[in-house]
Amino acid sequence: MGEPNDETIQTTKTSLEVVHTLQEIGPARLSEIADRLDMAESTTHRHLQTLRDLRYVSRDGDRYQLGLRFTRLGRAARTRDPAYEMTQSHVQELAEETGERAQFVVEDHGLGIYVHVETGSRAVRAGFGVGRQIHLHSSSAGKAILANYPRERVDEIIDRWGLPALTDHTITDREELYDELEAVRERGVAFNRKEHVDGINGTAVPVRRDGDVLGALAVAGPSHRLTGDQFEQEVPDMMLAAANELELNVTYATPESADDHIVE
Amino acid sequence: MGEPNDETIQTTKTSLEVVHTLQEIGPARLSEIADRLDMAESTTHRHLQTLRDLRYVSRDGDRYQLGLRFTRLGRAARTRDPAYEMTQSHVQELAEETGERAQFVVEDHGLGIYVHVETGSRAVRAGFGVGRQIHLHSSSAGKAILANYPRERVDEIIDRWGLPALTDHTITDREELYDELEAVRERGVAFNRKEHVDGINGTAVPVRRDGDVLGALAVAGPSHRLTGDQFEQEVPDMMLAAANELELNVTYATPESADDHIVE
DNA sequence: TTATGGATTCCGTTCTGCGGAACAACTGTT
DNA sequence: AACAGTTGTTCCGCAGAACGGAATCCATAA
Repeated sequence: MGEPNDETIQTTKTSLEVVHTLQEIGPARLSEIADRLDMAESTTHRHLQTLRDLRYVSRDGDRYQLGLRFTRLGRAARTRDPAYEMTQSHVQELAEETGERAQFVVEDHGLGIYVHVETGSRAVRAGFGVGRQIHLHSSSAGKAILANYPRERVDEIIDRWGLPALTDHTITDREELYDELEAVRERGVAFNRKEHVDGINGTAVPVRRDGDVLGALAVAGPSHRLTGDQFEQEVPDMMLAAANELELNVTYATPESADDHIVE
Repeated sequence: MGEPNDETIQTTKTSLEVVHTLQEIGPARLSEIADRLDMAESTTHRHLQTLRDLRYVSRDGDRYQLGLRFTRLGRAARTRDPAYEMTQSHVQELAEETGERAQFVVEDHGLGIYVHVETGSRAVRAGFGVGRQIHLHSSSAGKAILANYPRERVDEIIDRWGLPALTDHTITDREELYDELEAVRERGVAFNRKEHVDGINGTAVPVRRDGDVLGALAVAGPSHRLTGDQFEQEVPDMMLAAANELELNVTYATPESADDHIVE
């Protein structure tokens, strides 16, 4: 199945399709999964057995569900770079200082992923938790990151993910985005004015290590609170200070890896 | 490869072997991974391409590493049951009240997995983070869970994972463990006296929903602090109160699932 | 009991994932 | 500059493995 030169394994993809199905619909029965993926039940069964054998799927009565082993892998991914962990305290501080939601976002495969999320006292509870994947063009963090990438890489990402309009304010034009990124580069700070979610503004600054961008610190909150001078000066200043300190930590860090391998 | 009636898929296992390798040794080059798994480079390459295509692996220069997409799956697993999320605040409270490390542990495939971990003010920093997998026989949480399982299930778990001695105090005898579990059942509280890690004690209580065990709340700390009456009365009482409240929440919960599906 | 819906096992065929070898892209060396 | 040397990528023929369909098993219900 597939083009002549498909250097990729179908079976693995299928297995992960099964995992994705479980992720999307939660605990499900075999036939439900088979239906959804349009696969023979015998095949689905085999995939589920395999995943179960590996502890990536478990059963709850007659339902299959995600295995908790993924938690371990998720943490491993989130700590794959020791620098990520150093950002946590800064995110926490930003959340406290601003009272809003603060995040640390990293780019992977052209998407932004929330590696740390902390909510300040006034922050709205929302489902934007750790692991969430977002488009880069519509978020402050994403723009802070893209602004530090060479044009060609930005193009690759746009080609892959497009510029979908998430709200009426989302930038959907390539040229317009280039201009915006240019502005971010000059300012050193990226803004998001209801471009990602209606009624939510955001500010972000890049975090650099050696030459290149490690990720971005971001603060987000209701547009009626994050506005005016506070939005354009005070919060950005806090964030620049945080990013600065962070960059020092990260660049001259003692990479003391406190790994733990017990039962795998 | 494999027994005559092996109802499981080799290719998928191999792909996940690659993932595990990355998890263990961090960013690595192709040849390193191929060597370690004793696979042809072409094969390894194909697996890595596939995983990369799925965003479960990414490259950092000439190294391969875990993709951040696992973070999302990890979170999905950790929140697969809405009840897990309700435990978080209780874990937090226990950590604050006791000053020690508090956890919520769930059994999956015969192992205990830390679903929530919070550290109190006095708690020792250690690498026992979320996602950590532990043997059930040597931890307070594990014993609290096993005590509520039928004998045959306990046997299955022992058969699969054995009773390895993690310290000099670990229970390694099957009969002795049965007795201990009996005591836990009567008391309603499980103790761990340096059985898992030298110098660390723990207390745990089961959390039930309807008939069966959802998981266990546990508190752990240095054995010189967690001792005497405080260890055997005060902390257990706090935990029983917490578990009780929790069980009410969990049993009569409003399962308002605030899921988010954006870019997958 | 039979019927029904689902999960599991069996089996023959096909196709796909496999390793080896050839090729390409770098790096540093003489 | 030509060169080994090293690592990553692509090609290719074949063995073996994953596939779907059918048969079987296992509940629960009628």
